[in-house]
Amino acid sequence: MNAPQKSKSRQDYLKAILSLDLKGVKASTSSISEKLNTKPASVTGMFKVLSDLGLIEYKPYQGAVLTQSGRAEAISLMRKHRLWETFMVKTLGFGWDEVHEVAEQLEHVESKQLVDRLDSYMGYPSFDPHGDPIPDADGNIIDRRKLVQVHTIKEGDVASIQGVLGSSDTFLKHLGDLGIRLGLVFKVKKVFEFDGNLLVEFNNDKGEPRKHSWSRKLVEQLLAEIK
Amino acid sequence: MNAPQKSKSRQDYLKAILSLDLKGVKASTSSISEKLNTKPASVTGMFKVLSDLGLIEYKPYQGAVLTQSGRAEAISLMRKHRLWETFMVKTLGFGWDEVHEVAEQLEHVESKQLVDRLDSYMGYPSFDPHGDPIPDADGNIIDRRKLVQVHTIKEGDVASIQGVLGSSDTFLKHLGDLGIRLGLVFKVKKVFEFDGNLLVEFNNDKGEPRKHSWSRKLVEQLLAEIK
DNA sequence: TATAAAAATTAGGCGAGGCTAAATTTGCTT
DNA sequence: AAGCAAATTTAGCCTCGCCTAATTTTTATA
Repeated sequence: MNAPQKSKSRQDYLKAILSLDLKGVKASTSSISEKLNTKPASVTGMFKVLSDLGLIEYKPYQGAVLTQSGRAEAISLMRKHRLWETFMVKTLGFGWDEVHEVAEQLEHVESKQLVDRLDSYMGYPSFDPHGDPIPDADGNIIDRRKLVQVHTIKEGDVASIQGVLGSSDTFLKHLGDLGIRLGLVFKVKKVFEFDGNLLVEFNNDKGEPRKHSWSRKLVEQLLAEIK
Repeated sequence: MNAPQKSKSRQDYLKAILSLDLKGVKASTSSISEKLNTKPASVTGMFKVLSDLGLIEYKPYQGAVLTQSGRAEAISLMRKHRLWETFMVKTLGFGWDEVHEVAEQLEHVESKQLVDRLDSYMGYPSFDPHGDPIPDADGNIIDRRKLVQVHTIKEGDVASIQGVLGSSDTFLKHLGDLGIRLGLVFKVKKVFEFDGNLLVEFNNDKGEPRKHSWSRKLVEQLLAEIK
């Protein structure tokens, strides 16, 4: 029938293109090759295939842009990825630094029914364990939050952690070590001009207020909503 | 690293070999090719690969037998398959005729942790929705039931359905239509010599006893435990 | 605006895992 | 025991996605 369709490889390309697209960037051969750990020549080859399948617009030397159907498929993959991550963390008790790789595999399982039921079983969560919005079954991404990178927050402001930009295990593990988790409410006590570090205050597990220093490099990767 | 290892294809072969092995049959080229919808020539090729990887014993014209490590991997796949099926039916509410294909995909997800947690989340079920035993995390298959095919049951005996031999969707759907499900307790009222049909009695959903006729073809595929 | 550097594409191959057709081995039947 | 049919293997080819090397196009800089 319509056999020559989804393949793990093709799907990985679509996802990579979407992730740039969401940043408003057109996907270049090299940027995709970097994301997927392949060589640029391979990307050119796959761009042609995806273009022939009507999943992307591609003109040589011009990068790739998702078509309607390419975008729909990529969003469906993103939905599956985020739902599986949520399932592993919320239902099965994994840490948020342990789930990315496995979700990467699970998202390739073909069964709309399965993810839809998983979604329903978990009560239709809006955000995944990293604070990223979960597209609904129709592919709509709803996110009314106004998030800012934490290094842009002014002294005296109170905010809550709502997401992270990095997704490496080491980064996530580091956050765990510092007691930083989704929803954490904190106050910026001082911004140091010298190195961009932030002095922040938040309650520890026992509810006692404690001061901490967050590095510039760290806060650039943290997203928060100002109260 | 240990790169040239698991691949969906190789795993499918191991599983197919195990399923014959469990019936005490040595896997022949043609029997495997039939199970996997490939050609015998392809099976010969893969047998060589699996043999080189130490997953099977293979001598030309002699069929394949799993080695220790091949068997361990196949059992791990079977465990994953059955746990995922159980999860879909018990936790997500799918019908037992809807889960095979998807489990076929899920079983290839590499994460021992994931299936072990799933197992624990469901309370370590012993049998899957088709009545097949679920291997434990160490690969032990424990099944103390003494199951018989229903057509061997004598008139007057009471038994309970504990498993099915077929796994096609149409077969399972048919069982659903007849009100046959795992655990169903029934009594054999009469065995007709002429065509091998069975007249059986069991309670319907309202607890009222009802008589039904089961065809020979049907009861050959049903496994039960005599009370 | 000429030119060098960077980015992308083309050309030619490779390995995995299929397939077909032809050759070989096994095993049944007489 | 011979011979034939069925099963299996071998040989050679194909597609998918990847790779390297060589070439072409774009871009940035002098």
